[in-house]
Amino acid sequence: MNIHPQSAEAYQLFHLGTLAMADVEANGICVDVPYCEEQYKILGKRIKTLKEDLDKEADVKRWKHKFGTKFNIDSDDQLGYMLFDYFKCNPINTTKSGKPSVDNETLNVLKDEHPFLEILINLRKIQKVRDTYLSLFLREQVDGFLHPFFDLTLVHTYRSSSRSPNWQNLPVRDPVQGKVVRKAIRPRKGHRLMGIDYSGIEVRAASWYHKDPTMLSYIHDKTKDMHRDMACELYCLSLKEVNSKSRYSAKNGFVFPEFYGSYYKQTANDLWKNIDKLKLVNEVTQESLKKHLKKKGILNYQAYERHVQRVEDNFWKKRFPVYTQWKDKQVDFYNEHGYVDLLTGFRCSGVMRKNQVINYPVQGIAFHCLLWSLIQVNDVLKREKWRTRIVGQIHDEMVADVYEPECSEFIDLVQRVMCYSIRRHWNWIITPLEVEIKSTEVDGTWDEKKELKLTA
DNA sequence: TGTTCATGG
DNA sequence: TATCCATGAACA
Repeated sequence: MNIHPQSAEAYQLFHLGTLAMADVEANGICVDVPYCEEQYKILGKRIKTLKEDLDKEADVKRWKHKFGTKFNIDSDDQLGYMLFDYFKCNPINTTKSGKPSVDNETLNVLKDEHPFLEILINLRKIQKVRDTYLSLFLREQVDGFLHPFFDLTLVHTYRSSSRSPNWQNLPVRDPVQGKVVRKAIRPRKGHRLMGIDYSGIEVRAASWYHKDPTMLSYIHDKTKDMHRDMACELYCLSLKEVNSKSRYSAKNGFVFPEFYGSYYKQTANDLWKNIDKLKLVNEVTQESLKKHLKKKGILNYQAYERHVQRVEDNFWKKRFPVYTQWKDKQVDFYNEHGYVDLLTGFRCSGVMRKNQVINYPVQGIAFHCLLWSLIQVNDVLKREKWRTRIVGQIHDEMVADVYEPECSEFIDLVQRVMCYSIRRHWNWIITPLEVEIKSTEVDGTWDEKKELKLTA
């Protein structure tokens, strides 16, 4: 990728950023090597057992018979042939090239008919942990330290990337996988590992471009909640009837996909797939949300899709019209000039799709907030000879290895820099910024980090 | 080497 | 003209 800073200040951000990331890389993260070796062996045994269990399944016996010596349980090609040509299952998803997919979602749907898929799902998860994460830790560690690279010059949006090992995609959504992998990661002796992340930074970053008044009021007014409001509309609920699960579905099944450029046919489909997991719980009832929607006259998927279409129309035309205008203006500008600029002074040019034109500048500056803060914090730690060090970064989160006696002063420092100094440096940041801090115990492991409640 | 899958923001 | 950005493993 070619870097196009359009100002000295943009150049300076990446120059100083590169130096700061070099410090972070040199610092390194403690990894528990004996633990990784032990887990590697344990998972190896479990993989062996699961493969033996698979051999006992009738479907797998037929698969083996079909492919003979070429049989390979890890071949998605063979699995696809068995499921869709041999067993005549209905495809659920298609791959980029149009073939029926054998991804996790497909396996989950087909596992009722073909129980061996349940074992295969399990096997894939364990193999992922062993062959991607533990094996990479063991390969890359030097004297019990990992030194992931953080590159600033590879990503088209002017974000960073990380490799060897990638420190930006350790499992966390699946608690079992997350636990096994993150137990390997520790602070230095007498330290805590801490993650300090910007809350909702991309939504805020977008608002600095489009300045939609409704969005700005969502960000400023803590009693307001966009995701909750969308859950109300999407599931025909009152404010009080929204719970954490329906809010989560609205956020990740509608709001974010819509921001990234998805549209109602896709979002309605995803929401509908998820709806059976949701319930309406209050004093009088504990019925499924699907039944609740039926009472409101939404009887089937077709009706739900029309409902989501109306919600989407309202979302972009009535709720956030200024945001919509900005998106159109942004695309017009690109079509005329062939580039778009970031608020931080970088330029994206070349062939871009509409969704990229809209998203690149937002994603870039969201990361630049973290990068600028990291540079400042790192400078203070070095200048004042702290024992606390920054050891990593995950797009909107700084990871630090914090010496216990420096803990409270460190928290003051990062809050001051991340929420306040940065707003004096970049006056186009027109909303408040907030951080969330999660920490391990002293000498604890990365899997057990918990939110630190701040008294400020 | 390209494709598909899985992991994260 | 329809979900943005990555890395890494395994297969063919």
